[in-house]
Parts: sequence; structure tokens; C-alpha cells
Amino acid sequence: MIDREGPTPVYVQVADVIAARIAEGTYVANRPIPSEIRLQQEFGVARDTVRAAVGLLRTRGLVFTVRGKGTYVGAAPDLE
Amino acid sequence: MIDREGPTPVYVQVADVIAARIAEGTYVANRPIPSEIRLQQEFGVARDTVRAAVGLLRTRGLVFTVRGKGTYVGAAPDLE
DNA sequence: TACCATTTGTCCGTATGTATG
DNA sequence: CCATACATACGGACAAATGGT
Repeated sequence: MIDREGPTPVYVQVADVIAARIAEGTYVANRPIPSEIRLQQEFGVARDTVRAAVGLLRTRGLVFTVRGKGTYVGAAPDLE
Repeated sequence: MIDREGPTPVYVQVADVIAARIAEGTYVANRPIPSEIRLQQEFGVARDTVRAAVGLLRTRGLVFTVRGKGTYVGAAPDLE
């Protein structure tokens, strides 16, 4: 699932997979995606890499993160 | 008790000590092992490290964890 | 009901060391 | 040298479940 030989960085590949799951509806709006630990276990990558991937998605506005809770699909709510 | 110089990661050493205590009967089946805070105090390690150690034991099926309660010796009950 | 202590779950930031391209 | 990636380890903050007062 992850190609370590190709030119695309692993963290970008992980981000792409998660983005695809969001697009498919595997990960649903306002629902959390798996935790960093789960993701690094599933993809077999380091924490560094998972965090870089999630950071990318956050930059793209695909997810937002709430400290102590998790990372959610969608745009960050103004407040609550 | 913990060797930070050797090749064995600290979290593996902690896991080994806990596993030994289970084998010895110091920690008893269906009874909780000390909390993460207690363990990090005893071993002088970070919570991160304790959680990695407990995670190992969980993978080995030696313990199971219930959020808000603790980590218990034995196999996880199906339901209750 | 409300509050509180304990415990685990999750994320954040940092740091060190190794290795590859 | 630098970016990427892995592994380990530290410390902190906040969230949520549990159980008791």
C-alpha cells in the first residue's frame, strides 16, 4: 500500500490514502479518523510520518484536530 | 533496574519486568496492575514509555485495558 | 443532581540517534 | 548538507470513562 521506492514521500502517500477514504466516505464528516497510534500501526510507519501526513491534510482543510480528542473529518468549527 | 546504556529499549525492559511479575503471581489474573502513573514513578520513565510497555503486553495477550479503570492481568472478557 | 479523584486515550512539542538518498 | 524516515524517550495538556461522595 505504501511504496518506499518511488519518488513520492511516504507521508504524502499516507495523506493521500486518508484523503481517499474521506472522499469515499470511509471516514465521515465530524467523526474522528483513527488515532496516530492506530495509523502508524496500520501503515507501518513512524509517528513522525503520520503526523506529517495529518499535517498535510490539515493544511488542505480536509481535517481538523482537537487536542486531547482526535483528528476529525471536515472544517474546524468556529467554536462550541 | 532499568539499563539505559544497553541495546534493549527501556519500554521492552519495563514490559519484561511486568511480565515477570505476572508469571510470579505478583500481579494476579483479573486484578489491575499499577496505574501508568505508578509505573512511571516506580521505573523512573515517561508515561510514553509505560504505555509502550503495556501496549507490548496487550499485544502478547498478557493484559487487557479498560479506560477509566485500569489495565488487568489476563485476557479481555468478551463483554459484560 | 453535581462534584471530584483516578485512570486511560489522544494530541502537542521536543530531543537524540540511526540510516538512506 | 539536507530531507525523509524510523525508533526511542521525555514532558505536558486536555478529553473522556469510571466510580465514589
